Amino acid sequence: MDDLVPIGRFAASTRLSVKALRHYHDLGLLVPAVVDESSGYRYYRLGQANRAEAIRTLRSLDVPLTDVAAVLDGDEQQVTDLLRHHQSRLANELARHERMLGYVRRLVSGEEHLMPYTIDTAALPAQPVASVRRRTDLEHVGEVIAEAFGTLHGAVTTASVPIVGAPFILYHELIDADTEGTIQVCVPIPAPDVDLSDDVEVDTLPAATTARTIHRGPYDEISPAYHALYAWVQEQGRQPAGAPRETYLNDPTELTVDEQLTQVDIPLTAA
Amino acid sequence: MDDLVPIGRFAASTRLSVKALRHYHDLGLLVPAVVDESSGYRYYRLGQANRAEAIRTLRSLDVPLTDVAAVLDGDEQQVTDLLRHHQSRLANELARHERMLGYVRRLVSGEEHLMPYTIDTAALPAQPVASVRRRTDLEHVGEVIAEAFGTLHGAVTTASVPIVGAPFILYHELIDADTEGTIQVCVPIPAPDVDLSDDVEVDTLPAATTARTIHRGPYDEISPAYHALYAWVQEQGRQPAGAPRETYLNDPTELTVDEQLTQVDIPLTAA
DNA sequence: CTTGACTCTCCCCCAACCGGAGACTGCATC
DNA sequence: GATGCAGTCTCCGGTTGGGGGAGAGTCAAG
Repeated sequence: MDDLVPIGRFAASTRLSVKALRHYHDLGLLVPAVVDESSGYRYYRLGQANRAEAIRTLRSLDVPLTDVAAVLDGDEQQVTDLLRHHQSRLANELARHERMLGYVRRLVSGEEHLMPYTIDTAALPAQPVASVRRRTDLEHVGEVIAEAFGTLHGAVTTASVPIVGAPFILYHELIDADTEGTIQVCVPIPAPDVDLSDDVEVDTLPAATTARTIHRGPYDEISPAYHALYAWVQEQGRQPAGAPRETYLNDPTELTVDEQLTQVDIPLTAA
Repeated sequence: MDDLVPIGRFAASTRLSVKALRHYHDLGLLVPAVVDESSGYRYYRLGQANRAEAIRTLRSLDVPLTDVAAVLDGDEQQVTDLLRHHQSRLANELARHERMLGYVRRLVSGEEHLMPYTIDTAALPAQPVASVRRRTDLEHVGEVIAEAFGTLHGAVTTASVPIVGAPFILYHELIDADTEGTIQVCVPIPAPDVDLSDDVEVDTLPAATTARTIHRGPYDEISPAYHALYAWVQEQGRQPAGAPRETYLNDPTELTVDEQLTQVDIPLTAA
């Protein structure tokens, strides 16, 4: 039963590098069956090859070593969870990747000059709205918006209040990958004299002058619109005053992403 | 035109971290429009946000910074190439990932015990074969085998030589992700008295005793079979003698991967 | 003028190893 | 039994793309 092999042979048979095996030994992830006291030579048993194989496979899928350890020494449930989680992560990345590629290509090829943002000022009248507030981060913003629109739509139709304009969202804080922010999903209504559910606010947004542009294309690619707006505001020597507003001019579920129109308004202080 | 913002504001508007911006400055990838001589403060122009945006997007797709630089400063052609290459890389990884997941699950859940490899010795008679040799690495082994089988099949049918057994492959060297090795693709023929094209060898493999097992399932998961075989050989106190042989007992194109049968033989020295 | 927020540089740290230096070991051969 | 050489050891440093934090300097508002 002394089927012991030195590290080089073991490395060859498992297709791991000698360096990697030593690393796994240091981490306690794959400990040689025997370590010669005097020489320090590592000797592995052939039966350890399966564990090594599992490590190699998981690593080839970019599973971090700490997760590898958890999978190898954890219970079934943990294994399934980790693998499922990892799978969905990779699938999401691929999807995101595909969405982004066209964007990147246009960005770098300077094609955004073909779609220069035309920026105007707009005078928004005071507007009664029904709205709900939500906190979310970038990852869940889509779901949250969908849910909020649902809630809002339900509340106003239940109360027989007509919707008198395109819905929009106020972004009270910057929403980032891992920083939550507050958004306020709004629909215009005729007058602020209705009572809706607790979750739904009714108030009147004050009149404002805004800098406005319209972004055509997938929502993921909206950043340049904001940059253009802020640059313009700066150039004009004016100041942003309040939360930017995005108005969805058409229904994203009915169109290809290339045709989506998003109007962005940034309120300004008086000139 | 002095739309200069300090690093923190620029970071917020581009959703990059201050650390990352400083890093990109160090690398020359995104140099601030103005650096105050005395204080060292970095000031960015709002117009630089688009470049920053492009960097952030590419990085979110795991494009290395060197490639990012090439994309941003390279020509159209280079951009397209890089992006296409990157896309195919990610797509490949996802495909590989999906193939591997089930394997990993079985490996770690110990289910390989449900499929213990039954190992026997086999006495192979001397066998005339027609064969072609190819060098390849792991990445291209599938294509290479397909091509080799095609060549071989064409040669023997042209020469009206019957194929009298299942085709097999001798693995003369270990094939790894980046180390090429020689494989010899063989079909059994009745007698070594035929002349085929230059590319095709005809000879007689000597009789041999082998350790044999059969692997059922996707070819990607064959490693444990080898480990089991080598462990068995070791246990029996015998020695491998020559290139392992894989025989494909059924046609992979006609079956689901779960039903594929691969017979593995390792030649042994005389007992 | 003070205070607090911002920014600077510098240094160390992370994963998951790879490469190489210099020393030692194991095994085969002469 | 000496020699050669391939294999192995430890240790150090580097990689990529930053993050964390120290300690010092700077900016702008009240």
